[in-house]
Amino acid sequence: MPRRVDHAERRTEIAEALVRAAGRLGLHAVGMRDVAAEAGVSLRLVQYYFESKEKLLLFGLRHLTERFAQRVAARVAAAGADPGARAVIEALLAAALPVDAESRTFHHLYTSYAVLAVTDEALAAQPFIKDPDSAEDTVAGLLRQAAEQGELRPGVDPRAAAAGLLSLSAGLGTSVLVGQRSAESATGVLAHQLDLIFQPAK
Amino acid sequence: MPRRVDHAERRTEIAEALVRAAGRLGLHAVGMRDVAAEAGVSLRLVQYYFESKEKLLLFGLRHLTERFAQRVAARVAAAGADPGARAVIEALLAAALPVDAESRTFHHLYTSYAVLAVTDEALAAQPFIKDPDSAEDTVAGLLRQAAEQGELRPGVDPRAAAAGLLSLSAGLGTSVLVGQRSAESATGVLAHQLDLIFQPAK
DNA sequence: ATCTTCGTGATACGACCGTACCATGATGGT
DNA sequence: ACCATCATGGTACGGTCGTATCACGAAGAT
Repeated sequence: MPRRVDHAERRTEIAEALVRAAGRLGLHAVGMRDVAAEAGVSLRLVQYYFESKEKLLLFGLRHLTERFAQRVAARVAAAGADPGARAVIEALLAAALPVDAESRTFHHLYTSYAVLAVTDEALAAQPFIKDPDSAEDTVAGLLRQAAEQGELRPGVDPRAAAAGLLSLSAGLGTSVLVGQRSAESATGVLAHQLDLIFQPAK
Repeated sequence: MPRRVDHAERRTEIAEALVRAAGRLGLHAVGMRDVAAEAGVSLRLVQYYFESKEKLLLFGLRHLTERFAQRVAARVAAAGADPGARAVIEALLAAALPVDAESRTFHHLYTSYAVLAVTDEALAAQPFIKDPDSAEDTVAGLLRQAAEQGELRPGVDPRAAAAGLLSLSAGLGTSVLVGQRSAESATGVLAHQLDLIFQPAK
């Protein structure tokens, strides 16, 4: 049956199996055999499409971040045409909160990768650390724009406020993930933070 | 030379070896043999004082959080007698930022444990999740007190602001840990956040 | 029609890990 | 003075993990 096969597609399927398995077992505990079983292929095939576990992990990380970026973009787009800056930011940050299974898995695995990156230089060199930076640029741009229209409270620095919002969202995500805080509570805290930044609606 | 030995002390020594080794290799990569070598004892002894790796890990977590709580308390105390609420909060949160080796290790390992807790129910049941809650209570109390003295900006909810500060601090810590943000930048963001909450100094 | 290359399977190998087992001085109680 | 117990060392065992090896059928190229 060995027809010619689309490697890129196959690699994507396996990467998604990795994400599913790692979401269930934890990234630290997932092995090549688990990924193979999850993808419904033999161990050999996982080796064939990714030469080593390290390559698989790296590809899985890229896949994970790309999927998530698409999700966030879709949520922002769903917020409607030209909503206010606050609405866009709220949609963006709310999409990142681990309130459903997909987002939970993302948070779980992204944090796992971040921890690994502390001691693994190959991961540390990976550009996945830059994704938050670009998100921060986006939010800072929105805030600057809002500031020009007088929508922000006095004394708010767009750059610092953007950094604060992103870090706040990340921290909230972790606390929701480990069950310390409920999703509703987290969105409430987020809204309160936006209240501190934006002028009250007139 | 087997004199009678203080078990509690020995266990603490080994737990500290665990923390050092895990800080260097990553919690996922540290084994009993690594801990033994780091502590300068034989593998057998680690087994002797902790019957299993799980017990060792659990004890290590407790030790880690206790040490860190002491550190934070010391920093707060060093802030001087009866400083303002803002100064206390700033000292508390700044002490938690991973700016030196000890705090970096704490953040690294605490996050590692948190990730493990997502898939390990023994860890999830551990009360280490409650530590942030008590910190939040402390900060909320300080904010409430400040609110009564009119030191907060109007519309600030002490509870939500406290939760926001803690989450912000945690998120900042992670970004500093992975090298996305500098320590100075993080303290700046933290200060800006406090500016959003507290009235400007008169 | 043959041959090379591709996709796939099964399985083996070496390393490491947590744990268990056996041995043995030293010590303190009586 | 003896003996049970404590602290410690050495080492072996079973399992798993990532990787490498061997094998083979099917398809496209020539």
